[in-house]
Amino acid sequence: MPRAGLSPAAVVDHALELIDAQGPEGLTLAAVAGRAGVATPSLYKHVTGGLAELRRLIAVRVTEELAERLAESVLGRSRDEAMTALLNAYLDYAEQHPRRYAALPQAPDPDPDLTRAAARLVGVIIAVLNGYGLTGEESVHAARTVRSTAHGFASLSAGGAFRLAADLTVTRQRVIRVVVEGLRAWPEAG
Amino acid sequence: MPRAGLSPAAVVDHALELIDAQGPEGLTLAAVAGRAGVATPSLYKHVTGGLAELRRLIAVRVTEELAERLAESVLGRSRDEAMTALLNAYLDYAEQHPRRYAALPQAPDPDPDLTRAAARLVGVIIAVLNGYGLTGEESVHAARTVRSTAHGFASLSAGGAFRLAADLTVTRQRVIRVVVEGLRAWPEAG
DNA sequence: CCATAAAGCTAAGGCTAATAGCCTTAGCCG
DNA sequence: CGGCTAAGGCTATTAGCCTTAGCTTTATGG
Repeated sequence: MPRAGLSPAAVVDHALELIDAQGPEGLTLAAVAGRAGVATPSLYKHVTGGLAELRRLIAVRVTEELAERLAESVLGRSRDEAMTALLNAYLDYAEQHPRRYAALPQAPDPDPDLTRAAARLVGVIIAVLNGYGLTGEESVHAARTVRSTAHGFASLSAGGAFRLAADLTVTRQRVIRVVVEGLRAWPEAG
Repeated sequence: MPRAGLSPAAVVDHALELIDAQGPEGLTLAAVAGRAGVATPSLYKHVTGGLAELRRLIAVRVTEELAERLAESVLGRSRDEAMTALLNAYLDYAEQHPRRYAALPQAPDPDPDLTRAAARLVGVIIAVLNGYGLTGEESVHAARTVRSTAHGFASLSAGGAFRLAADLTVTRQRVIRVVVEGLRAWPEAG
């Protein structure tokens, strides 16, 4: 039994490959172990909490990846340009990794790591909103609006909920337009 | 072994009670059978396809319930008033039945019944959009925008993703405002 | 060179879904 | 009224999964 050189991060890597290939339903410890070339119980040496913790780690990883994409997208931009880039980055990520995006739990239980990753993501959005003159509570409402729209479109399109023939890229432009116009016309923005 | 008076619909009823009480994760045939006062395999007499079909039936039922709420909400209203009522009805449903809403599968596999229920829901939205002068492909883009925003806000708030203290009812007003303003200013609307 | 901690393994228990085959109930028809 | 049939129960069984327990091997540092 040679060592497999595993680590918590490596286990998550294998799990993400599995999710990309088979969707979140296909995520089992048995399958991850198979990919890692290890017996199922051996995974517990790296992921103490078993399947529940693995899912948690996956959520953290995906959220971090997404936050990183968003942060990169707004570099050197502001206001409409930044918001457009941010929304495109968000939707690009979901489009390029639909199953990974779908692996984000709908109702994650509280977790410091996930909270931290989500806070970074929200921080990027808030920073853009500051450029619209939005601060304090009002910026929180605006950030929720941005997240709602982005997540809704990402989730529905990744799930194949848009069945009609109309071009999705056009829909994306319309959605982005609505959000950007909404921010320009925000009650307390300028 | 007295008869339990089950039917596919009754099994779905029990399943929905279970989901309301424990969330979608708690949905198992064993638990449903327990509630119905029946042994697990007996459920297959009413739901031939087992757990997979039960989930499908639940998705259809919830989508129908939601579509019904939306249809009622817009009766006798048009344009901004109708769209505001529709969005409020959508978000009310998700707020009153968060686990039921979360039970909607992220990536449902194609199914005639679900397609029909979803088509009715979309039909209600399209009808409201017609009042804005939106028709054809453009109304499809607008309907997707409405669904994205509603689903995103419903999904995130039901999942507890909005952790900051800001009042959710205010966020809801802001979101509705953005959508309504977006429709008023739609490229081809009036 | 050996001690020890980390990382692997097998074995076993418990839960679930699903299938197969049998029995009982309810209702209908002669 | 008797009995047939179909529907709706049941138990038993299989297969797959997660998880824990306890043993064994590997790698490493003194």
